Amino acid sequence: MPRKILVTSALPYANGSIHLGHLVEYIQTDIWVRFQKMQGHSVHYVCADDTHGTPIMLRAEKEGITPEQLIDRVHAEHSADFADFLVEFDNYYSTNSEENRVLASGIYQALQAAGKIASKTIEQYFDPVKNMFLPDRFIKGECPKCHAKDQYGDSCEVCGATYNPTELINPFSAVSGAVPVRKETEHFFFKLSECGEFLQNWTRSGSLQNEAANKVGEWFESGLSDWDISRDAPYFGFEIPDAPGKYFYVWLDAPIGYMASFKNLCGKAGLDFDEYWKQDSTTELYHFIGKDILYFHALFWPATLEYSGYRKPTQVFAHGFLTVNGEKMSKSRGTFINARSYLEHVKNPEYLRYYYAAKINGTMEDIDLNLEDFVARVNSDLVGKYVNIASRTAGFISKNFAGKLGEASASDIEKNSAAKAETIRNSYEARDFGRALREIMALADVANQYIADKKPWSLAKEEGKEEELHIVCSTALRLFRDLTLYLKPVLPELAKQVEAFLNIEALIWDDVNVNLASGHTINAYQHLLTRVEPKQIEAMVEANKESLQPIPQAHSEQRHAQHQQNEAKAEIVTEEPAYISIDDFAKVDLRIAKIVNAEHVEGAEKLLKLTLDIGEEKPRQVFAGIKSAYDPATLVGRLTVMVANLAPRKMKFGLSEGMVLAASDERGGPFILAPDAGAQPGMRVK
RNA sequence: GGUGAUAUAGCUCAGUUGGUUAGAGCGACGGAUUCAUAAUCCGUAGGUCGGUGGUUCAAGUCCACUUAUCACCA
Repeated sequence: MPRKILVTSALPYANGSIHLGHLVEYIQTDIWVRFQKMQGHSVHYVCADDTHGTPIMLRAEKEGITPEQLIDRVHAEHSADFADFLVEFDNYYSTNSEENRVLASGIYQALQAAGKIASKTIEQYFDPVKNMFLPDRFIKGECPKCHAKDQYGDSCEVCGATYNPTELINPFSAVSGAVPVRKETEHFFFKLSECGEFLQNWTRSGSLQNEAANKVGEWFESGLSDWDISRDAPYFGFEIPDAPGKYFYVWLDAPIGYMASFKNLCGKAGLDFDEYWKQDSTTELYHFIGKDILYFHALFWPATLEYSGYRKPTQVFAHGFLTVNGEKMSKSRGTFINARSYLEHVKNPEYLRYYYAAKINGTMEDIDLNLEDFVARVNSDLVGKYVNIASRTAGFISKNFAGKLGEASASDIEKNSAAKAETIRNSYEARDFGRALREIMALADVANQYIADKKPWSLAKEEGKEEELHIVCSTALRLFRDLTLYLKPVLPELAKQVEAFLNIEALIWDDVNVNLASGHTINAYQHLLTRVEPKQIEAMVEANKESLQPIPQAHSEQRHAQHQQNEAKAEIVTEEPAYISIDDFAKVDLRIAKIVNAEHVEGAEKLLKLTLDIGEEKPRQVFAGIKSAYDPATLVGRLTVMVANLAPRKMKFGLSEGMVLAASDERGGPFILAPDAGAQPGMRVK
């Protein structure tokens, strides 16, 4: 029975061009969707531009156009890029749509009715010149740690420190340059903290890859806080119902954009929206995402759906990042390559699709685009092995047999090829495209070996060998047909050309069971693929090199997400003077502690669990990162110094009720402190 | 600082629950072949499976420590 499947890729932000990193996801999803369609399932693949938020608003302003004009232009660019990479959406829509506004408002109201919306007054930096609240990324200043100038409000690009915007020295607005002021404002929160039980169950129900579930587990450990879902005007987005001047935070309506895009498709294609989104839907829903936005899709999104009365995703598939030549994409090295630039230089999108597919394995591991390997692999696999099979045998069929195929081979070679269909199918289904392609290329090797073994060029010269020649070449082409079928999700355009060459209907998966008939007429072979020249790659890299001052990269969505999530509980940090007073020091309660027990912590790489006696009724449990320097057995019985009034901290392995002091720097360490003889457990250090 | 991921031949990667001399493709080298836009076939070389220690009759595979890279958190 055909499955009913709805698939999404993450929505690209309408603020920039599609680059090779983005394409990993769209190509991965597209391959999977095409594969499922070839199986005969009913599959809908939807996506949209993510169009809201402060960056879009400001960018449009800078360009002197309206946000609507900006997102229209970007929508056209994105659509063209995807189409040219053969990413075939059933609908590519926009989050700035009426469907999305209605759905987002409805979901918000449902959450409100379910008691999941709270309002709190928070304090944020405010630009008094622009009259707007400033997201972290739009506040700049001096890094509190290394004092680098001109750093963003959430982290320092020079020393890597992360902090709150309130910690910046001499902060200024990146929008107007004005000194921001603190200002109170009311925000709405989605009470994620109340969704823990539901989410724990959901994330463990097989909806996530194991590694993703582990990651999410870490987030549970640190506790879920409520999610700030509102922003103040001016903001490009949807105004919240019954809350003038308050807008939905872009990440609230972005995933709802999946629904909106599908709703829009339903209108065009006569599909039943509710069948796919109602609470007890039996259809399948899959989201392909990058690991950077796992937080949204594994926590916020299912919770939002659950408490607003919709179905949850069947599975969320997270993939890793793209590196180029083993490193992060870099504008100065020319490896930050736009989709359009690739098309201009390399031209054929299927090379990239093939190379990505060869690397994609269904896990969250990063994948590397090694440009030299790219050239070698594409040329040898696709041109040298696969296409060559047709190229070296089709001529005989045309010349000697008027394009008509002969009888099937008496050997098992065709059967063996078809027998691999199930293995390959399973690999595709599991998104382990690399495995699928290894299997397929092994079959291409078999075909080439077969041809070398039968030597059709010799048969062609011998009297009375016509029939054998006919069988050999026909067999090779039947194998070629199978390979084309197996490769079709990855190479749809090439497959189309092959279908024309072989004079057959569009291939579907079940065709593996039906061989090309004896007597079937094929068309004359025309060259299908040219080799990639290393020069093309060099030119592309050269064209993408940016000698200008590198534009600071937007911080990862992950950090952004985490950070905004923390905003609600961010305490106001007071200015810290260079010296502390004796009173400040007195706040630290240092005590002589006797290590009564020390042991390894299962699962911890650097921690030891210490039991410390400081003269209290119950000894303290403290986790210390000193495993690398100390064997627990040698610690037991020793005296050391601990901070006794450090706020207890819940760690993955249990509660840590203080900390032991230890010295270290690049010369070595850690070295724990030890008092002179005579000190007793519990003595105060001052 | 914490957590996690990764580390296997020059390159890109497989190695299922620990089990015989560690595999593939590409590249290199040597042959063969000439149907194929120099593609193909056969063969050879190349690895202390990041390092150290341990468990085991047996470890790339399990454990501890350690190094490097990346990510997330603090």
